[in-house]
Amino acid sequence: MENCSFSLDTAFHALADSTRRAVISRLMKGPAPVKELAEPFDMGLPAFLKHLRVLEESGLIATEKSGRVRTCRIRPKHLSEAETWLSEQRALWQAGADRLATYVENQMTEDDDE
Amino acid sequence: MENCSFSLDTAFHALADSTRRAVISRLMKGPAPVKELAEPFDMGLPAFLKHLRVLEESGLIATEKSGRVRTCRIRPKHLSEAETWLSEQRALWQAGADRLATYVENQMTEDDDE
DNA sequence: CTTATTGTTTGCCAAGTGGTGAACTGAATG
DNA sequence: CATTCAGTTCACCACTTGGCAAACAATAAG
Repeated sequence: MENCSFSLDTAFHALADSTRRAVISRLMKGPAPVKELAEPFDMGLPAFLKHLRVLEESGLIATEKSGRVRTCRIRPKHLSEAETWLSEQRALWQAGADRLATYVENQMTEDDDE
Repeated sequence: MENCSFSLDTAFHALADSTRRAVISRLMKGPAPVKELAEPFDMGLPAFLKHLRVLEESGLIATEKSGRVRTCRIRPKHLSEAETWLSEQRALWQAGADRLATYVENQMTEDDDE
């Protein structure tokens, strides 16, 4: 069970940073070593490794070291769990929208203006 | 334009807390005043108001005060923007999955075990 | 007017985050 | 063996977060 350490808290926290989201986007195109991942960013290796650690502990990525290079890859299953929470909430809202159609429509047009 | 202060950073950060996610869930069922929202949680009003402020600054909710009660409501459009980012990433991954079908399938089964 | 209700502000604190530079480990490479 | 290369660890720092208690509005109810 300690392997199943996935939580929405850590997943959303991991996504709440543009550096980490960029790493996710990059890894979507395929695995990569740490140095290649770190190159686009204007920060030292220690700082970047902290971001990688946050991503790994959130379960969104996995890493494996072979020789002197650590290769990182995405874990799409855990990313989709965060997506699932959001879409469930939207479904909940849509259910309520049927009940309160008129009211909610007013809120939405108000949102358009803001 | 200063009203259009939506960013994925603040949105995901707002979602990275179970109290705030519970508030979102509650508001999906309809607007509510602060006191009713705060009741389920074991924390003082000041602490809870900080959570509300995070949610409001993230654009996920809006609040309005009339008389002595502040009413909170959801802003579904901004919630769906976070969902959009996630589903776009998944789409990106699926595009790559076609190219690297065999490799990625190995990673997925490995994910099943972990 | 008096009092209870509903926020709101202020000051404070412990813990966490995001970065730095410097020193170090361990695997290639010449 | 000596050197570079990729990553890691460590100590440190400024800043933010998430909670508290207490004092302070401002409105509603009696």
